[in-house]
Amino acid sequence: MPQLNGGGGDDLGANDEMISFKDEGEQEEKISENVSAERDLDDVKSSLVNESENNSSSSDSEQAERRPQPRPDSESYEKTRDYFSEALRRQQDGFFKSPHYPGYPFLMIPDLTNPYLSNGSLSPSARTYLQMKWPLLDVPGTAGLKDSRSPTPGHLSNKVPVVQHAHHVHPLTPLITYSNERFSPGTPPSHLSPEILDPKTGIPRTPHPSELSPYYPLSPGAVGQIPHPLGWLVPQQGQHMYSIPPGGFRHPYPALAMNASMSSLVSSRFSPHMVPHHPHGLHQTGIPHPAIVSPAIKQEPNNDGGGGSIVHSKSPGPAKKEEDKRPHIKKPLNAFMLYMKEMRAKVVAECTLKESAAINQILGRRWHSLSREEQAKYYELARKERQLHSQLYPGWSARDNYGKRKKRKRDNKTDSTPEDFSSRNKKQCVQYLPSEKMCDSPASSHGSMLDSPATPSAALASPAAPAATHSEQAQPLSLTTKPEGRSHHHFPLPGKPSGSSSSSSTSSASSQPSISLSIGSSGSQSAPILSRPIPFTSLHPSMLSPPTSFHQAALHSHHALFQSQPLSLVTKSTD
DNA sequence: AATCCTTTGAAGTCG
DNA sequence: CGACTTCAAAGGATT
Repeated sequence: MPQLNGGGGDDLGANDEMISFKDEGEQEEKISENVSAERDLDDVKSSLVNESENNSSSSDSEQAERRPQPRPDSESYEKTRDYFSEALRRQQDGFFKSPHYPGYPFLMIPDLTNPYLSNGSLSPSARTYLQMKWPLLDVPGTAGLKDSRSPTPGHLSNKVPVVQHAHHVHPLTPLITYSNERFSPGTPPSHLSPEILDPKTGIPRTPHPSELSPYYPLSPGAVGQIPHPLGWLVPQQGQHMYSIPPGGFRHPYPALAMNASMSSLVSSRFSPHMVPHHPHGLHQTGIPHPAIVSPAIKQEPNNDGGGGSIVHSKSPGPAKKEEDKRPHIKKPLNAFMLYMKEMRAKVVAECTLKESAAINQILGRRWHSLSREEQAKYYELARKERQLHSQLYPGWSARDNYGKRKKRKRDNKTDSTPEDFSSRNKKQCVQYLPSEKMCDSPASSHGSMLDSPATPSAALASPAAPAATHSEQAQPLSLTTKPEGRSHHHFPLPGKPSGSSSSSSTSSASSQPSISLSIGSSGSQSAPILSRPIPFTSLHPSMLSPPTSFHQAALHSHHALFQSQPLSLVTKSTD
């Protein structure tokens, strides 16, 4: 893979906050839409504002963020506590009990402590270590490094109290997308050491780092110890993207293998040599993937899990019944999801908002404000996840999960008649967030898109822009292109490995609903509109604080942009 | 207890 | 091929 660059970090220089070029309309859209709502909210906010008096956020948003609020709001505090407690719990449960990482002695480092410096950066030694450890990690490596320094995500963690669990949970952990929670273990690996039990299931899990590629990092325990390249990405929630399979891994380091071949593999779903087919449906490697969730979608419970329950849907197997039992293999997370995971804690801490819907709105905006490089990282990461996922579950298809959730989702148009629709909820008008004023501050507020044009260069320039570079990929970076409202700009790192060119990328973009400028049209779905207003109480004062100089500048640009692009209301209207 | 809500992106389905 | 639908995470709010 392209190394992102090795730069140590600087590439990132661009933080989202700094460079945002992205999309245009995010703010605007919301703003325009929100305006009215905002006012109301403002009132609320103002009142709320009092809550936090302290935040004088200093200068940069970063700093502001960084500064952990001396005293976190009670809420955040609680949250933090939760995280910690959770981490603790896990530890106690044995997550970390014994590292059996045969191959990875370092994993055992008790303190993992700390590869990450207090500020979140990776210690040099750690870095080295990492590299040695995970040679495979490509991008990430860099990313990891960089992140450590980069103002962005990585530190965020530090900033937010919530985030830091240094020893409890490694930040990387989160990378593992498939949360263990839902993961239902198949059969407990007899060969594994019993010591580790899944907190929830009580089933023994193995911490073996094994297969998980960087993206699917190691077991929780392991994770904790090893800095993931994407460490910065990691949310601290303690979730793992792909948790470790309860079952053991037979292959010690499949992951590595994967990685090695990854580039090539990518194209080819899997190399035969890699995995022996498992009759049971276990992952070929025999490893239950974290993505695997117990049959009951949300309930994961089966402890017993039935051994072997893990079956690929496609597996010719036995009967459909099995389907029921079949573990639910989750979809790999996409770039945005990864981003959300990483950033959610931060946003929560900043805003104190608790509602995910609101937070997600913010995150969505921030996402748009990310620089291409940054987004590229996530796309890349997501791409890898998909690859890994496909390798792990060759037969799996997204279709397998269809219908498992009962969601009716927005029907808007589809079936629901207008009436329904209205009934449902979308009361329009109220948004969760007034505007970026609050939380999403940094990036979004400003600049998002501002520079998009400029950025390109940046991308090129910055090492980080791996994608770009290597990209042949086509990174469509052309943000500029981003037409209409949403930036689709996906420069998608094409999921398709094979075609690195990613032609697909483009296509994908297309898939997105194009934005319709249409104004409000959308009632139906304009995303921004939420049915339930969220009180801003949660806003953190800091968010409200005025932009720093830097920000101002950004604003400036934003301004310009604004003019040029007059509100594009970008609603994702589906229609 | 289950579902909604919200976000983006990927992948599936359907015409 | 395009439009549309599902699901992925998350967690408070709602039913």
